[in-house]
Amino acid sequence: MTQPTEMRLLKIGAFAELAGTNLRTLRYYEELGLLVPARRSAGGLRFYRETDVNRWRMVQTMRELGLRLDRIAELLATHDARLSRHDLQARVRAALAEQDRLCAEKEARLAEQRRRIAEALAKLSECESCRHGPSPENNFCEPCAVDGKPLPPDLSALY
Amino acid sequence: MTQPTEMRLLKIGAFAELAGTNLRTLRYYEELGLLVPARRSAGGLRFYRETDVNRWRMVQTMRELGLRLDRIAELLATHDARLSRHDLQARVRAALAEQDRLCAEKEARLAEQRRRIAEALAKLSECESCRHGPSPENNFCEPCAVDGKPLPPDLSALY
DNA sequence: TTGCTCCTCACGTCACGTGAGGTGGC
DNA sequence: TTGCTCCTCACGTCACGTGAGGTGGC
Repeated sequence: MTQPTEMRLLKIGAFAELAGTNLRTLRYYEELGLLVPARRSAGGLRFYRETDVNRWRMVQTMRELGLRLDRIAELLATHDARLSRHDLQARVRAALAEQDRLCAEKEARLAEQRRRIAEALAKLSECESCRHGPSPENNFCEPCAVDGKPLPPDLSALY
Repeated sequence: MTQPTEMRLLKIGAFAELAGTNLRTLRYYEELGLLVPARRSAGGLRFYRETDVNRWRMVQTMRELGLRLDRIAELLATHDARLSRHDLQARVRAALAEQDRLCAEKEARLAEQRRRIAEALAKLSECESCRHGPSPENNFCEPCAVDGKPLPPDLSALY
């Protein structure tokens, strides 16, 4: 009985494959304290637990939410041995709540963006039977010569 | 009558304020052909149309979807004078459709992520009345000593 | 010993950030 | 003329990408 718990440890290559990333990024994240290997061998080899892939995925999710790595490191800094169990769980709860808030915000922005795209596509269909067309001479149909109104913004962006 | 259409032109500073960005980024986007000023003065000053802010916003939306600037430049390359009106409109339609597809994909991932966060928060509430707690000795509650199951991934990431 | 994987520099790239030093006046 | 804004380099930064040259063997 060398260790009280059995856990399979992966070298960096196997862990990178499991996580869908590469060695450089894992080494960089270790440097930032974002994702530290469970242990190192005497020769310097990094060893990761299989469950560390959960932390990897959370970092990626937070990056997709637009956070910088140093900010992510702050939010995920729940691994401080000086924390009481109560304080640790409060931090975990705060990190999860903040992430949910960011997800909800982004969901709202995406829904609004899809609404704008639909609006642009609808106007584009009208344009197809129009005798005008975007060109430098008519300020690229801005405003539209038919109804005199500004184009839907996402159509204006492409005309 | 100097110009057939009247349009208010903004110097880079005013346009940056309107767009909510800065001079450096606008100059960089011009360099990439992403957002080119409507004209330049003899002294080299850049002038933008107010409606160019629509293009700026579209670029930002696509960046938030995770696209690189060179890929965005490809998708927004609808401004080629050699294109027929029919081909131009087909390209615009394709660009809008692709963007909608990316939005829908991201929406689905966000919904899934919120589901995982809710799952983690639910388990966390159970943890609060548990006599165990995450520590190196129990592999950070992996697996959970109460039900013997792996932790919800987003809780595992923080324990 | 031979492969394969791992290690640590260290320079390159993308998308800007930030001055330095000088010019324009739609 | 004086301010204020604009201009073009050009070096710095963040989050990695990509070798170079050498070592480990959970």
